[in-house]
Amino acid sequence: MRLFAREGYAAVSMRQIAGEVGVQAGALYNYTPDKQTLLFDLMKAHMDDLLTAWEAEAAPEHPLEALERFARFHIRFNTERADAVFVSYMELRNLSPKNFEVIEGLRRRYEDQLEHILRRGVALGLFDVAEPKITTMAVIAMLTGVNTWFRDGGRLSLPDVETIYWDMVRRAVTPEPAANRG
Amino acid sequence: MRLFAREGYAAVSMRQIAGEVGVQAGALYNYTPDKQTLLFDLMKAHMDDLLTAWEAEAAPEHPLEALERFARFHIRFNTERADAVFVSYMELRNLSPKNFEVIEGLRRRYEDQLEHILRRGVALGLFDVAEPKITTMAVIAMLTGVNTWFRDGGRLSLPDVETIYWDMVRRAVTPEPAANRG
DNA sequence: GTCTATATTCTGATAGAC
DNA sequence: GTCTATCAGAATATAGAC
Repeated sequence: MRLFAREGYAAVSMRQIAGEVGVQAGALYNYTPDKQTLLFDLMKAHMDDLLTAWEAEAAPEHPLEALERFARFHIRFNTERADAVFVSYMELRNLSPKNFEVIEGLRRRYEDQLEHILRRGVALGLFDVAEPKITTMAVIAMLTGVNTWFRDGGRLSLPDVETIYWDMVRRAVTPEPAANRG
Repeated sequence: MRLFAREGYAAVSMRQIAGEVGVQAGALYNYTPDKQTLLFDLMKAHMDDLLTAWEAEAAPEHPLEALERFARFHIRFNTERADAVFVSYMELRNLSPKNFEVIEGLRRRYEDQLEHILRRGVALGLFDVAEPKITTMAVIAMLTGVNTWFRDGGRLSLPDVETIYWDMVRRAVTPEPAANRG
């Protein structure tokens, strides 16, 4: 995964992968029928991890609390697996149509978790979101973007960053109170 | 650019590129010294276009109006050049260190445009943004994310989409008025 | 389950005719 | 400025010994 992330699927040879894990190239074919399947297996395992980890979060009932849990979870999970996130987004085009459908389906299932939270919040009058699907995409894109700049040991800790992003997400989806006239 | 976006820089051969433009592979070397330089030139031209186009927008003085202009511009410009945006983000690792610095510098110059708007808004009390640099990254990631799902001819027009995203951006950066006490 | 050796194809780049 | 031909090396994948 690290090699694919840093050099790209097409640019990494089976010899490089073999060298990284300490065998000769031929031995890899005891573990994967071909390079494409190896890529798919890595991506599938990542998406399975993501969904399993979110289920384990046991999000609160209350949509506002659930949304905060989701935002913090997403940032934390994705920054811990930057290589896998990058590969799973960028190498989609190297999957066969059938494998692509599998990964896309898992990604959509994950997005549905957030969309569901937003829709419940709208139903309860807690959120002001006209297009839940679009807001879902917007929030996920924003949160995933942390990966492009966050590095451990910087000025802000990861919990600090989570709080900053959660604040933006909350304000973007909650109703604007009327201006105080008093 | 289209080939690089769809198959990845490493996966595209000079013969493919030649075929696409209707010459033989050898003829390409009359236009570029090598494949790497071709990638760099495409990315550089894209970043130059981006900065030139934003300058041409002549953003309003008022930070709130400038921010709206930026949000709509960014969505419009990037959806019109999805291939270039994808390549310019994803193939950074295939640039030599020197070329990487050039592209990174241009990207930072573009981000500075947004950061400057945010800081002016904060100074005037129009925005509530504790970390302008982080908010810059968050807003750009969110807006660029439109590329992953927007397709012409769908239910929503591009101006519709711009308005939805601008609304989220505005709420994320403007102060929350105190709740109306009646 | 790993090794060495290899078949086959493709790669970026160059040389030189026209 | 484009072509054909080619160099030298690297690619995925397989075969068969151990």
